[in-house]
Amino acid sequence: MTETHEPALRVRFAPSPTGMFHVGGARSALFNWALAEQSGGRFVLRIEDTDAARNRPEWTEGIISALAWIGIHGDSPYFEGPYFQSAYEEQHRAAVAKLIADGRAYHCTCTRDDVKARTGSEHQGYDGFCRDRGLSEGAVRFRTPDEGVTVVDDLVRGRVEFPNQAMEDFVIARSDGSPLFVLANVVDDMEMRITQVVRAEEHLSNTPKQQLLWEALGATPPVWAHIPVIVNEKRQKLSKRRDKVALESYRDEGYLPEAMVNYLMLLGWGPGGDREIMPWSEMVPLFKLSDVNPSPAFFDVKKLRAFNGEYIRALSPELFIARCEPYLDPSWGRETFAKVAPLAQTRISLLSEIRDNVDFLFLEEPVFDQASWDKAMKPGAEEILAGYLDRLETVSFDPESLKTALEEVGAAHGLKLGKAQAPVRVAITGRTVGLPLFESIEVLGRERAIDRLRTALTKLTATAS
RNA sequence: GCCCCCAUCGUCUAGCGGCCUAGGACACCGCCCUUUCAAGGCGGCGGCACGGGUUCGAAUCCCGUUGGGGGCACCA
Repeated sequence: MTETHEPALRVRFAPSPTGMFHVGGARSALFNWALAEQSGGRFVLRIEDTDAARNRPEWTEGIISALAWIGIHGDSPYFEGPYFQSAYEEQHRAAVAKLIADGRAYHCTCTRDDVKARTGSEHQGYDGFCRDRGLSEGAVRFRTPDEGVTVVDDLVRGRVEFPNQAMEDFVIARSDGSPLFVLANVVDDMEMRITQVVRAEEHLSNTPKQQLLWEALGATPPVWAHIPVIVNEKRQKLSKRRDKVALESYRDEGYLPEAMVNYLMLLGWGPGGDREIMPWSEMVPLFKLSDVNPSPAFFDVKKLRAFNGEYIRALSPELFIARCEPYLDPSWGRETFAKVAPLAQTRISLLSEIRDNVDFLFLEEPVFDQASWDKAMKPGAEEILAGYLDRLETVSFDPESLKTALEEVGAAHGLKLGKAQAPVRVAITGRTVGLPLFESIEVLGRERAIDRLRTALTKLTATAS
């Protein structure tokens, strides 16, 4: 993979630490990561921390740990960084100075209102008023071409043309001299020798400006690729405000990183053929930017969850138990848990759901769900409970015998097992659905099982009278 | 208002001019299995936005319409 004389591929992921790490960012990072890994290139992490007002150090931590969670971390030979944009301010300022010196940029003292007053329109861009005034203070604007088009070659979208006429002389540095994103981003990418910029479509409109900047700075622009945005059910770009986008929250709920990675890769891309569940290692060599679907993709939590269920079921029993650990109460007996874990494994699609499945084994009293109680404790339930309670004293304590005993009790009252088990289940577990009943009773133990039936019976007679 | 992007089942996608009577997955609905619920098996519902071209032939190419979306800061 290194026989060519092409410079090694260098991609980057450049989040700004202004909040929880976004699933959209995770998808972008993954696409970049796949590219670096498949080509033996580098994935450069750059934290764009130049907006002091909105940045917080813990967000940077969050980004790094979230990336590590989905498999992107500094231990890999493909990883480089993190770099911090704030450390490059000198280069940014130098670039601005060079552009001014070369006549490609100029100072401007116009305010928003000045421009509006002159053009008489809200929507008109900057009119170039200061272009040739030779000012030496104020914001710095980049001189854009007045005619022609700027062509952006995009790996996902093909050739995209932007009429230069619609591009105003945009600001690259504030009046106080501090550089703006559009400039800093370009300078950093040049500095870090980035060869391909793969980012979300929302940046496409900025691209002609950046490309002009690359050229004005005497460098060859990178290969661009703008991947589709991820949208909510209303088909709007996922937003931190209204949508649940924090990768951390998914992690905490018990999504496996493998499932998340798999699902995220399928947003805007597919390995082709009829397979969707596919490990990262198999996806990497298959990934191609030219195969990326250019239209926005809906973040479907239901499908994510289904994937998570698949990955949970694929876990070995030992691994499953290990993954459940964070969701178990420290006081719960791990030996007991290990006995029922395999029974729970096919029943949950989120690791956090493990609690409700097994808590009855560890609590003094099961958590009674009122709806379940009402549903199961109908007329006749009392007889079943009493009858089974009786048998529990002497029955051999294994699932088969426990089952036979209940079948017999049920038969005596004209009920099939399916019906007869309901009140017993609620008495034992507090809920109408759950793990296989007789295995549960076995693990619970004779004494506690008897106890629970008695309690339920008491409760039942109390409410009945 | 201006610029740009996008358009295959509800959703994510396969398809890259004939293999398409459009395939898979999630969701939904049946049936089977069954101690509940899952899991699993089988089956069903459901789509090329519309209109023009190009072509012997179009989901695939071109144009337009409509409909979505993104961007237009001395934010990143």
